[in-house]
Amino acid sequence: MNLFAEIRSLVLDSLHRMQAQGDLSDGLNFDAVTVEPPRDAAHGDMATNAAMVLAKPSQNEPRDIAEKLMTLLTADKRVESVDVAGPGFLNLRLAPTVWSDVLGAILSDPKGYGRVGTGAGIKVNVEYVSANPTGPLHVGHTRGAVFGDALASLLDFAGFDVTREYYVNDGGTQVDVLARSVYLRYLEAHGEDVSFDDGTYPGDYLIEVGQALKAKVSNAYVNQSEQVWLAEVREFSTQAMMKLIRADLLSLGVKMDVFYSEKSLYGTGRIEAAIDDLKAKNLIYQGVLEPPKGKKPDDWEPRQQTLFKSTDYGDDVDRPVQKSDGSWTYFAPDIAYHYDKVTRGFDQLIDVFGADHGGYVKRMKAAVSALSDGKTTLDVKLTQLVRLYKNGEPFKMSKRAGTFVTLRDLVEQVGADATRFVMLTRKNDAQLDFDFDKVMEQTKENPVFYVQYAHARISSVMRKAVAAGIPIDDVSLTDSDLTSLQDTGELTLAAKLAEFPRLIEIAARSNEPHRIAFYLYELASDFHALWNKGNDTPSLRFLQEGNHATSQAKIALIRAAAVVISNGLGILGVKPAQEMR
RNA sequence: GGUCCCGUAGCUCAGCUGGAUAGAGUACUCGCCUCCGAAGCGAGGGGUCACAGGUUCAAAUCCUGUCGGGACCA
Repeated sequence: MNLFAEIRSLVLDSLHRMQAQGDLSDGLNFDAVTVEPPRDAAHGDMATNAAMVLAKPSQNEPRDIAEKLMTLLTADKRVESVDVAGPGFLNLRLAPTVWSDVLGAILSDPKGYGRVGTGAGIKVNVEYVSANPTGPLHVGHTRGAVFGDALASLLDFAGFDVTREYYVNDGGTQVDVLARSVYLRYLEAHGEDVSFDDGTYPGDYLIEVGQALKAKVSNAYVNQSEQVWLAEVREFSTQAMMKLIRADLLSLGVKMDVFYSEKSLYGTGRIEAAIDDLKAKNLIYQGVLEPPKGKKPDDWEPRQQTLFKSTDYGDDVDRPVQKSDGSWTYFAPDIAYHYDKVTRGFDQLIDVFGADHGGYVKRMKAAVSALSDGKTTLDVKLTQLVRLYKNGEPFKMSKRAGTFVTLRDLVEQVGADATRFVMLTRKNDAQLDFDFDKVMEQTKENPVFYVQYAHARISSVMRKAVAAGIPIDDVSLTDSDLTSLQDTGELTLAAKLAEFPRLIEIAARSNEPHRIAFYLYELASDFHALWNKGNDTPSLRFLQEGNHATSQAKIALIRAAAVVISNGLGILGVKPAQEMR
């Protein structure tokens, strides 16, 4: 049940009836008509702007439309009263039975409440993390992982057919560096002294990989040239790194559907096929780029290259796909990879990148647009930096000093749930302060705790209800007299629960899972307020001694709140708490 | 030089495909435990929504420009 969608339908039906009666001109576009919660609860339960947005196109006065629309809306049994306010808003107050219906809908299908159909039949691919397979995931990757995963869950919840995908950059020079680094550890395992001064990776995590290599091939690669071992060691090392990365992701609760190998694009004709597609569209040509203005690199020289005419699709300059020596640029496999996604039949692509990749957005969008003839959309979500703090002091990271904070460090120190929730308390494109101590703090300043605490309190009441012999299964609760819930605190909470499906629509439309986190905080706040109201007003406590019927109605309300918290947390990948310790 | 993101209360940030008197946390002042978990709740003060134009019945929100911060630029 999506209350806002239902009331909007009611408004639209009423407008159509006005047209049928000749009270409103035909051929109007109702897309701009909204039904939303009013800013001030004193204005009622819902507000619509219908009269205002239709005044001009129908050449009527807003108040005239409002008066007629009001009459029709008032006739519906769900509407208790309507009044015209301000410049032409219609404020609706809903009948008490509406709130009972909302609670009934939640309890009759707890897992399904909030699922909406906006994504029905739409295939979407969410690509995220896609870190180079050269080491463990660090803090920046963690944010991308959490954001991408929550976004994928959100879209799934909104009815999309979602594929979670990781692009493995196993084809570039960085995996050669990895292989050489592992080779050094391999020599070390054979007792040789080694140094990593030549730009190879010094991290300890490669020690065991070198030992494993020794265990596998014994001394076969010792004193051998790269030609002998490079390809094999590269393969061995990237597999070891991907195993490590998968384990890191799993510790955060992230499971990919597809790991797509960059290497699989080389020597298989796939890059050529993608470039040929662009060629067939006359978007590939030989040319020489102008030097970048204002920042001329010292070693710049005019070069003949193979270019993609991305400026036809909104990019600033055309981009090289093949160098003068015939080798592909890094952009070419990216094109081929996205071409593959397009041909796999996705309607929408989403790439989650770190903010330092902002410069690639236009060219990738241009490529997808060209390859799909504009049929597939690409939305690129950039995640901004994470700044680490400890006790309010900036926590400096340095690879050299070995104070390099990994995803694993975060999960081990503060837990997957807290890590995930906090990472979602900022918009993806805003910088995020992550304080190790605040994340663990058990006060309302910490949103993770605050939301969990609300759920734990509800669980506590439910346990006490069971002890008191009150039936609290969902069927019994649904059958209780829900119209006995009349206090403003109770109705405020119910109204907040009714907003959940609408919130899912909005969050999914804008690809912004952080909205869920903020909503849950507000919901928890409404719940805590009601709880405390019971301290002053005993009749508002959830457990009414000797009165099972009233208790059940109140428990139905908070059980419904627990359901929504649980569903919301589920999208964020966080487990609700039954109790706090 | 160019592109993208950001600029909202002292501080950290929300703000709905444009909507009514711009919100929350924090900090400060005051109040609330005989009572379902006070790890909480309530009340109060605090704003030129960076600035200037424009579009609109209506702009923090959309458009243009300026200033300031960040990221990126074969």
